[in-house]
Amino acid sequence: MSTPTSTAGDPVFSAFCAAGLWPGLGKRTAAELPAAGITRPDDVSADRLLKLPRVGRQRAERLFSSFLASAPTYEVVQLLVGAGLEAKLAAGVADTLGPDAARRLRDDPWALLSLSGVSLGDADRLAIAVLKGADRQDARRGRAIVGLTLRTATRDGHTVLPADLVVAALRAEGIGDPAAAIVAAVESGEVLEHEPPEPELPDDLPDDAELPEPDPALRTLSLARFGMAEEAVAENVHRLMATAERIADPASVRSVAKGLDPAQQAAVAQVLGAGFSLLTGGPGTGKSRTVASLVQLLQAKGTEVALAAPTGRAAKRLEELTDHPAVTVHRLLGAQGMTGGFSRNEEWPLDADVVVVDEASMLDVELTAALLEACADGTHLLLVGDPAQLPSIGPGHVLGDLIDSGVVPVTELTTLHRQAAGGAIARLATGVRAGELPQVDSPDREVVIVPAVGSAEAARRVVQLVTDSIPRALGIDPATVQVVTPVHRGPAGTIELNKALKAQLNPGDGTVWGFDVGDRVVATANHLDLEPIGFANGEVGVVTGTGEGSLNVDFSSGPVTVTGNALPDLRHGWAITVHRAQGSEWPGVVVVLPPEAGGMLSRPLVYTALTRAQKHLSIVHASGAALARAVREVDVRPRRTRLARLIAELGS
DNA sequence: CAAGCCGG
Repeated sequence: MSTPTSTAGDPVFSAFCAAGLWPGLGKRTAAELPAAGITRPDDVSADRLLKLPRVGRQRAERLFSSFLASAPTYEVVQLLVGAGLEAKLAAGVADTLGPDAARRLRDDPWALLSLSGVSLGDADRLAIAVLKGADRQDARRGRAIVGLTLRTATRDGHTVLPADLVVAALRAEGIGDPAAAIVAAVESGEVLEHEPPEPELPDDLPDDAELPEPDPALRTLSLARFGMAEEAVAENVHRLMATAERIADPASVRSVAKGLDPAQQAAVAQVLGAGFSLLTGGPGTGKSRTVASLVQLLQAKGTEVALAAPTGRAAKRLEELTDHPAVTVHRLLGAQGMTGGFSRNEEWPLDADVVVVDEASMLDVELTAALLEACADGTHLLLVGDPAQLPSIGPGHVLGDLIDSGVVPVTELTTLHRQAAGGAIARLATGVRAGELPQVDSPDREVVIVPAVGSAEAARRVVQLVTDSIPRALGIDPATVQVVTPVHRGPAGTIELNKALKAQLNPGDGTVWGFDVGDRVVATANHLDLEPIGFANGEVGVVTGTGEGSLNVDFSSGPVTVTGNALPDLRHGWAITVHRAQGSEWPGVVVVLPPEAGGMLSRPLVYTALTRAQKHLSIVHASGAALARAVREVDVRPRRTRLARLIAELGS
C-alpha cells in the first residue's frame, strides 16, 4: 500500500475504477493504472492506456472510448463518493434513472432509493451532501419512502399494501404528515391508490336504511406498474372471454378421447368453447396428457397452436409430451432483454388461434399482462398449472386469483394416474394439499420419516439414506435418488450435502471446472442452443466425459457437450433446492427439512418437495413443530393482491 | 431464505 503523496490520484477516479464501473477494464488492470501514470480523469488517453500490460493499440482505443461513454456513471460516482457512499452503488444507476441520473439525484437525492441495495440511510446521507439544509420532513423523502415500502412488499410477492401499513412505515421513519407523502407519491405517477371495495348489501336491507360505508382500512396502495398490470389482466381476461368463438363442436373431443378420463375430456371441450380457461390439478393427474390430446385435436383441424411455459425446462418437457414446438413465454412474446419490453403485443399480436401455457403457477402479474395483451381478439387461452405449488418469483398470485375470481372456467383434475393412488406418497400429498400433515402409515416403506436433531445430524442421515439404507433396504439405485433441500447454506444445504455426497458416491478432485466423470450436475440457466439439444435450467444430468474445457453431460432429455460460457451454469446436482426441483420428478427422493429452514417452510414448499417423489420418499425431519405449522397455515405470508376482485367486479 | 427470463 503506497501512502498518499502530492501526486496521489483523484479519490473519485480510483473509486470509479476499483468498483469495476469502467466497461472492459478488469480489477487487475485497474490496479495497474497508477503505474501507467493514470490517476485522474484528465490522464486517460489511448496513448497512456497503451502503457498498461496486456493492452494493445486496439484495446487501448476501446478502453478510451468506453471511458468517455461512462461519463454519466462517473458523475454519479462523484456524488456518491462525496457523500461517503460506495461507488459500487452506481452500477445499475443508468438503467434505473437514465443517462441524466446525476442531475436527477441532485434534484432529488432520495431518488437513489429506486436502486436495489440502497437503504434509506444511504439516501439520507446523499441528501445531506447534496442539499443545503436537508430535512427529514422533505416532501421528496416522504414520497420516496412510500415507493420504498411498496417495493419491499413486492419482494414478498404483494402487488398492493393496505394504506395503513404504508402510513405506519412512514411514521416509523419520522414522517410527520404521512397523508401528504402518499399524495405526493400518487401525484408523481409511481403509486396508485385503490379505494376500498363497496360493501355487499344484505338482501333484506330496508329502503330507508343507511347504506354501509366502505371500510377505510381496506384502502390499498400499489406501485403503478403492478397495479396497472393487474388491471390489464382483468380487462384482457374479459376481452378474451367475450370475443372467442367456438372452435369446434364439443363432440369432436371424441376423436382424441381415448385414454382421457371424463374430467380431462371436459377440459379439452372447455378450451374449444371458452376464450379463457384454466386446467388445474396436482402431479400425476394428467394435465400434460390432456394438453397433448388437445394439441392433437387442434392440429387435425388445422388450428394454429402456440405452446409455452414460464421456464425453459417446462417448455422443453411440454414439447416432448405434445410433439409440438414449445418455448418459454419470454421467447413466445419476443422479450427484448434489458429493456423489459416485448415485440409481440397489442399492435403485433401472436398469430395463434389457441395459446396454451403450462406451469402457470409460475406466472407473475407483469408477464401475464404482457401475454394477454399479445393475444388478439378471438384467441383461446388455456393456462395449465397447480395452484398448490410454489408461487411465482415476481409479484402477484395470478393462477390462484384467476381461480378465486369465480369468473374463469376451471377444470380441476383430481384422479391420480401416475402414482399408486392409494400409496403413502399420494396420501401424504393429498393431506398437505388440504393443509393437514397426516400420520404416515407406510409398512411398505414407500414413505419413511427420519427424525433428526440439528442440521449436522440431518446431513449425516441424508448421506446414510442415499448411500446405504435406500439401496440396501429398498433396492433402489442411488443413481435414481434425488436429494431436495430448501436451502443452499448450512450443513444440510445443497453446497455441503453435495460435497458429502460426492465424497461417498464419486470421489475425485474435479478436473474440468470442478467436475469429474460420474458427477451428477444440475443446470442453473438455460442453454438451449448447445449441441445437440442444449439444456434447461433445473435439468439434472451426469458427466460422462471431459475434454479440454468441455464436459459431456447426459441429461434426462439427452446428451449435451457443454463448453464455454455454459460451464459456469452447472453445479453439483446430487442435492438441489426445492425451487430448482419444481417441475421434475424422480423414482426416489430424500427431502431434508433442517431447522434453519423453519422460517421459509410453507405449505407450497413442503407440497412441492414431497410431490417430486414417484416411488419412494424419505423425509429427514429436523425442523420440529415448524413443519406442521407451515402445512396447517394456508401460507406463511399470503400474497396481498387485487386481481381476483378486479376480475369479479368487471364481470358484474 | 429461495427463485424465473432475456441479451451482450
